[in-house]
Amino acid sequence: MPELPEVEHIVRYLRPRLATRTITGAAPSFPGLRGRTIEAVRRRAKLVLVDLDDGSTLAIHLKLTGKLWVRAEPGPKARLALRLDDGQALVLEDARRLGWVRRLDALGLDRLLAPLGPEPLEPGFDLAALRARLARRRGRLKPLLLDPTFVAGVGNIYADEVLFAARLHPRRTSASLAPADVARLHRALVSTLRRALDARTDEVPDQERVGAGGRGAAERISGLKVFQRAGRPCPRCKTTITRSVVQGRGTYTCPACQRMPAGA
DNA sequence: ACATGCACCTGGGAGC
DNA sequence: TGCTCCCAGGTGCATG
Repeated sequence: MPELPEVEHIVRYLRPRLATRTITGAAPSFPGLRGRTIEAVRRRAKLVLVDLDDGSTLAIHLKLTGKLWVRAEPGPKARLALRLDDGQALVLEDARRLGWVRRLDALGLDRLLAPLGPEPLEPGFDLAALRARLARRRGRLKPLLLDPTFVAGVGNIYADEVLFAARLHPRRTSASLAPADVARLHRALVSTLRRALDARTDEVPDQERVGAGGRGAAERISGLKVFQRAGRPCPRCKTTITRSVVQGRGTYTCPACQRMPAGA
């Protein structure tokens, strides 16, 4: 479960279930955790950060298919289970096994987080901040949005949704943007992620709604306008949404709303 | 500096 | 049913 809104939602689900709990064991064994008390659960970019009472932090990256649960029984798919003092367990499942968990001291955590770009939903990420970052980079918009050092938390789904909301073609370059384009991009980034996060108000994270069928993300995340909707009408103008490949990633656009200006 | 392609892994769906 | 192929929400690195 990966992008900013989903990871944030998982963190909100975990926080009351993990805070003040003491870890009583780990399977498979994980050095140094027994007896540690969990002080805080937070998010940076797509990382879940679990702060422990000795100043160390468990950093968890779910990558493409990682899921985190708190429940009584780890179950057969568990990659890692941390036993808690209330009888529950923090369980990591990860079908593709690309995710990871690291225990880091303060310095190691700093080194992990230092390269990351700004949090798009934090107040500091205003129009001027985006303008300044765009001015320092060349490149096409979609790869920029997907670059965790450019902006934190945006992945393949929301990159496409943001660019659609901003009416910008994913291959537009940063240098080709007029001030009004940058303003629309900023508004789209904030509002798209905000709305996605606010839509997740139910107690149960998306990851629990399995069995929805269909292809991955699009079926489980409601409100998507273009992502994985090739062949269907644009919700704005009814033109057929198309799929292309940008940077090796499936990319969905409305060819009418997101035109490539001549010379861009 | 940027684009491209590949690496890490596995599973599910579509089509034959 | 059982193939085979394509696709998948992320990053990091190596190469042009």
